[in-house]
Amino acid sequence: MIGGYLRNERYPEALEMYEAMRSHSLRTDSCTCTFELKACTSLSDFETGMEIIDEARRLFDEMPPKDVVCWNSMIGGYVGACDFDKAFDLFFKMWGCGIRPSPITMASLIQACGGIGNLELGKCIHGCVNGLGMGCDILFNTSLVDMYGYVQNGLYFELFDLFFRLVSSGGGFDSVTMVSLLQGCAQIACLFTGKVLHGCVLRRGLESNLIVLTAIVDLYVKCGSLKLATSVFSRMQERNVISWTAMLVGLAQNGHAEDALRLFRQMQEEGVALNSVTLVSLIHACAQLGSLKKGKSVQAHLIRCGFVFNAVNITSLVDMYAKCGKVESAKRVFDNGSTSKDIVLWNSMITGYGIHGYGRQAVGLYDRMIKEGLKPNQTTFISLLSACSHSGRLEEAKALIKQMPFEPGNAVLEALLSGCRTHKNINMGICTADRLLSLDVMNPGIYIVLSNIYAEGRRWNEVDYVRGLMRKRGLRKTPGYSLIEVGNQVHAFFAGDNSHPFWSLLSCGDYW
DNA sequence: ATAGGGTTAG
Repeated sequence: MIGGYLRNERYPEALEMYEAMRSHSLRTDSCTCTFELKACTSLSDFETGMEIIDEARRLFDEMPPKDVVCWNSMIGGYVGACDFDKAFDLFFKMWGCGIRPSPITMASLIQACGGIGNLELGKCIHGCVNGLGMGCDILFNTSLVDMYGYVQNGLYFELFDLFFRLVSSGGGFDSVTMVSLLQGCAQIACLFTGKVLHGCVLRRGLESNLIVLTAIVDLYVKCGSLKLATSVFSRMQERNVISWTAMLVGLAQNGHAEDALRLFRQMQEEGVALNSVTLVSLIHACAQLGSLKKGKSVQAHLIRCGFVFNAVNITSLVDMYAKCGKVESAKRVFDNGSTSKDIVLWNSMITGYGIHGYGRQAVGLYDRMIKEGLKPNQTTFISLLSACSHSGRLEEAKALIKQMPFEPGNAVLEALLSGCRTHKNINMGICTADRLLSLDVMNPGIYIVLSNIYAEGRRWNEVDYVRGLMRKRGLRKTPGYSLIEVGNQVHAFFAGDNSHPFWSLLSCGDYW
């Protein structure tokens, strides 16, 4: 019964049942306790989880004849609670008792290796498993795939190599293995490997699995191949919020925000309810389009539906209002959620102040943030610096960089550099550009700003020199543009491009 | 009876 509740993710009921069982003085075994542990960890009730695992261990020690399932439950319990040392201790004890481990035992250990990030140990265990003759076990191999996925840091090659060796030696995989692989492939955005994996899905007959297909859509999106993503998505027999959202994000993030909004309407017509992730990507699409109207209408729609806003949603709204030029509205939205200790939310408001040059307010919010015990990160400083450099507080900016608890990254220095340009501080500008070029020699933006700084100081020889460097290194300037909403349309104005029909209106003064 | 999965802001 308890197991049934767990399978249906009804954790509170499972816990209640467990309590009832104990109050009737029924004997609970280590498996029941592990069930309970699972319920606790799923409920993020960490303390109860720890109590229960200790209790599980006590019962486990009292049980005289223990089969492999009991050992696995207990080891798995420890791994689930991130108590990896105890998991390994118990494994050695089990070995000492002469119990032959099963693939599940080994899978739990591999999971533990991923958890502590010890790949070498993982490889050791992989070797043992081959020795035990379980090298082709689907269950075990899935955990391996997971471990290589977990450890990340450029181990994708090993991961795919492992997988393809597995397939060619006749070893199996299932939908869960495949989803892990697709995810790993999406992270490195390797279209070629993606297509091969897609082929494996078809050959394996997994092409009607909703989760696998959603992962494929996301993979093609991350590889920038909207054509393939769309073709998979449009052929899906079954779709849910997550698959719709994956496609929507794909459109929005590849510069097709209008299409994303169109897809959203289609989703509503088909009666699929949106969730908070859908919302964030929608608002993001509106912000990209610079369309305040669409953003506001999405917000209004949600308020009507009684949608509960969380820190992430509020962040996206703050971001959208700020990008559309409405700092006051951004602040109002922010105030509604400012009891949250979410650093990203606070950063978004500081960024909002920054892009509009409200240096004083940005610094004020930063002070308040420190007072409330929040820890600033790189993004915080980037936003602060851009706020300071827009409003002429260069020395303050420089002091901020000095007191940063970490080395300034490219973005921090870029913000300072653009401030130097705005305020014509040639010497600080040259120093900053030098430092930046030593970090990122192929960034055209740095050369552009540096040559502008020289030009403003009328140092033409240096201007020529910098431009020559750019040419020699094959770097080109990327055009800047801004978005303006007029009526129901958003127009893009590129720097140095006066061809847009609205320029004539601008110069006639009809519109503004 | 014991493991594992897909989408989001800066």
